[in-house]
Amino acid sequence: MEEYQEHSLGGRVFQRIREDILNGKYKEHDELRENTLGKELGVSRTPVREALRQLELEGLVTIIPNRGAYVTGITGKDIWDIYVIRSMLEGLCARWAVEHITDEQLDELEEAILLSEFQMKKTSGFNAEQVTELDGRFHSILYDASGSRMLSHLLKDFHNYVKVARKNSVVSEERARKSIREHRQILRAIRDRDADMAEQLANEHILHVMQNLKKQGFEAK
Amino acid sequence: MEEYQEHSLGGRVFQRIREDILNGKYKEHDELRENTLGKELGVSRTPVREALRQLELEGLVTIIPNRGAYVTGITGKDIWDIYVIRSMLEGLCARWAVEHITDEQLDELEEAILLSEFQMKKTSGFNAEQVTELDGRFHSILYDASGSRMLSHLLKDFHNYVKVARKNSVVSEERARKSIREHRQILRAIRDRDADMAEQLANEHILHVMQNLKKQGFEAK
DNA sequence: TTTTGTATAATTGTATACACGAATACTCAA
DNA sequence: TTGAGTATTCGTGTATACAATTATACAAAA
Repeated sequence: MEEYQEHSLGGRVFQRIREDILNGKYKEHDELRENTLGKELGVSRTPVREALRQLELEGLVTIIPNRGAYVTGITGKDIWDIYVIRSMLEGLCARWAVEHITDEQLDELEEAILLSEFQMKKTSGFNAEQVTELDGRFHSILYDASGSRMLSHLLKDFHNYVKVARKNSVVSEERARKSIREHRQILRAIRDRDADMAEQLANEHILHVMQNLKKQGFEAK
Repeated sequence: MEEYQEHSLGGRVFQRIREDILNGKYKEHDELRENTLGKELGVSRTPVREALRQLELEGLVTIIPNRGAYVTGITGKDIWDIYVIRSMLEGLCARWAVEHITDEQLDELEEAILLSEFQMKKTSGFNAEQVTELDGRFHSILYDASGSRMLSHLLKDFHNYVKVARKNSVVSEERARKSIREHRQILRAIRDRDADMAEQLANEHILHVMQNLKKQGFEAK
């Protein structure tokens, strides 16, 4: 899936429109005309069409035959729902990781945490972007470690979806520290092969992220 | 999403190839050439391309740029994993339905159950296809009743995914009866606004489906 | 025999052309 | 002015044409 996106034009158009929807450039019920989009991006209708069809599958666009494509939009409630779903599935993921994780992946998780902790220790102040990237890496490794193609695929999709909400939420130093501590606890539980604990911790980890979002005034309605 | 699939050619090609992959006509690592597929289906490359790009997003096809599209395939483990995930999310769905369901949807659920029960009472033997369709309808209504676009979308996708596994599994009369009883219990819990009970019952309902699959020799490895 | 280079064929990627359907604007009668 | 009916316009749906890339076949050199 990733392969195709990288070099091909159609793939880039897809990602671009997707970003523009998630960022709010195109708002709900906006009509997405193939010609217009193509001219804006300097490509023909063909790759645009492919992108729109894919976006429909993702639920970001609604296509009415012979009529047009319209932005479905993504509400605060949608994002909130995804977090709830994610909290359950991240728990499941951690549980499965206990059984399937490799030594190499354990090392990778350790490394991600160490790098995060290093960032937070910097006296010059931590690099928020870097910390966010490392957070993403930690979770991504965990997804792969679940040994389930389906679950991994799903969680990565979600992660992409809420990327924008995350970008908008300021990473408070306090939350960042707590988050890393929680990562470490999860890793510990997985090392100890304690499935129940791993599940519970991963579950709560997402719930804490949600609490933080709410504290920052995120609208879940 | 459904709208587009119904009338357009590209949508039908998408569903057709999807079916063929899930049914095993195209096996893992098979190359899907746009021209060949187009000729087989009597259409040009354009709708085939759109379909392949969509299938990639679903994880059924892997596209390597400038090389081709290959069937990713779906293993027994994939299906099993989906059932596990589904069991959690169906629980969540039932929980949310308790809060969001409308009177009309309650009636629709009741109707689906009544029709199922009617099928099972027929002395001439029940129509398995009909019962399966009604089962699907029951769940679909419940998905909508969750009030969550995201969850509903997700569960419908899953339902499609495992459709084939279900088709292959014989619907034993015993299991069918139990299944309908479980549906009725779920509906009862939702009517009673008992979220915990609804969640637990919906959860277990899927677990029972899984047990039945296993009993029929389904390979989850 | 193996390897490497090159020409050729096959396949994908993108753009364009044409067909079809839907929406809009217009005409003309009441 | 209003309304029905028709013409025109606009956008999508599909097919085809062309460009770019990759795979294949074959020949020449090591």
